Amino acid sequence: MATRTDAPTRREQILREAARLFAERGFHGVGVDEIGAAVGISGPGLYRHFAGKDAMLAELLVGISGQLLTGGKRRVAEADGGAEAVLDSLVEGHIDFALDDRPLITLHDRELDRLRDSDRKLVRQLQRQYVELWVEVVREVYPALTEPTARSAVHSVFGLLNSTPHLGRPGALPGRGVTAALLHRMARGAFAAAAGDAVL
Amino acid sequence: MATRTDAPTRREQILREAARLFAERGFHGVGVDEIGAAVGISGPGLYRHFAGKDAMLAELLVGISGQLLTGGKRRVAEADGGAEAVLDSLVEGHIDFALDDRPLITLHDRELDRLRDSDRKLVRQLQRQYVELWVEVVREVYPALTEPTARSAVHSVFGLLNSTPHLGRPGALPGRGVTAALLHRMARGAFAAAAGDAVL
DNA sequence: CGTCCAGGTTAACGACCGCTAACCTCCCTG
DNA sequence: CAGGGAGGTTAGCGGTCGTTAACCTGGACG
Repeated sequence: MATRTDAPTRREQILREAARLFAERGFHGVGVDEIGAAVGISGPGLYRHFAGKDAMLAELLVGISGQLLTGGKRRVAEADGGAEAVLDSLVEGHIDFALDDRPLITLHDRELDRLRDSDRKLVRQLQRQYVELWVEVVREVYPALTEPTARSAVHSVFGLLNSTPHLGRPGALPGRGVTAALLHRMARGAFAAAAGDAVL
Repeated sequence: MATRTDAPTRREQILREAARLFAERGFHGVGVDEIGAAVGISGPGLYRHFAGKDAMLAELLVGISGQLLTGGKRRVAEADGGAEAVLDSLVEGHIDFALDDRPLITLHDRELDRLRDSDRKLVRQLQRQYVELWVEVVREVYPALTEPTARSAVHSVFGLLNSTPHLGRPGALPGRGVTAALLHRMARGAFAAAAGDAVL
């Protein structure tokens, strides 16, 4: 595995800070000067790295959707142990993402409409593929679920897992592992209940 | 029950449209002219009804939080049949809200930071009380849950229930009743799983 | 050693937007 | 029927913000 150990490039640095600021105050709520200040350069200096403010948001959202989809596909391909294990792996991957990249999770479903048409279509397509990936696996585990119901259930579980930004600052949590385990249990419980399994 | 049958006042009309627009494009993304146009008057005419754009957002968010809390308290007081029934009533009430006022649900956790300090504190306090209401009931139903865990679980279930805006346009759903029932099952399943009950 | 480019800087322009000012016009009421 | 307030209108001010222009600078390299 080619884990990157390099120092982050300036571009990456900018993207990280932009994501944080966008998540905190909304796309229209932060100015380019603030983003620049966050990385130690000032305002227009950003234009040496990005075509404009929109381009930063686009790269962030496309990146997120792409990463989620790629990671999901990888887990589906690699997991061994049947559909149950695949679903657990998907849940685990999504939770890792939701816990480690909370600003991105926030942006992901909040600022999509600020994109140019072409970018928005691309992101939507990636998101849709990711959802379909889950729907297939979920229906394999719970054959009782119709496709529309499974899709609704998947969206709802995403809502559950993406609630991490509301769980208080990272320090206030009972500990990352504990939180991850809780979210995992709840997600599986929600799916099981969606399929009508007894929950008591 | 004093159901209101009056025609909506202009103020209410403005608030409804403002909520829809804020949810669609974000607080900073819509101008006062657009809000005016949505109710058939133009731009500055709004200032006969509100002190400013901020005041509209404040009234919306305070209103939402207040309604949720009031409705929750009422359900806790009125429900008969023990803690299980109370929890079911809370879930039902929240789902009604999430399905009927989707723009407000969106605003509720998206634009809080755009408020003046005093308003934000008020909204946060109302939200906290609402959460605590749920936490108490949940811990009554599932005594195995510690308080922090119960609180995390409640936030996560809110995320699940508030996912309704992502479920596609109101027409594309399998039908309101079916969707409500699905969300209800999933919420209860998630709580049960949080408490460690067997989900299979 | 000269030169060139990557990556900064500050100044400033143009557009937009929230809000106020000034004015108009019904309609209700004494 | 006079008058006044509720609820509109348009014009325009002032500030903010994204973006561009013009300029500077240090280091890589032929």
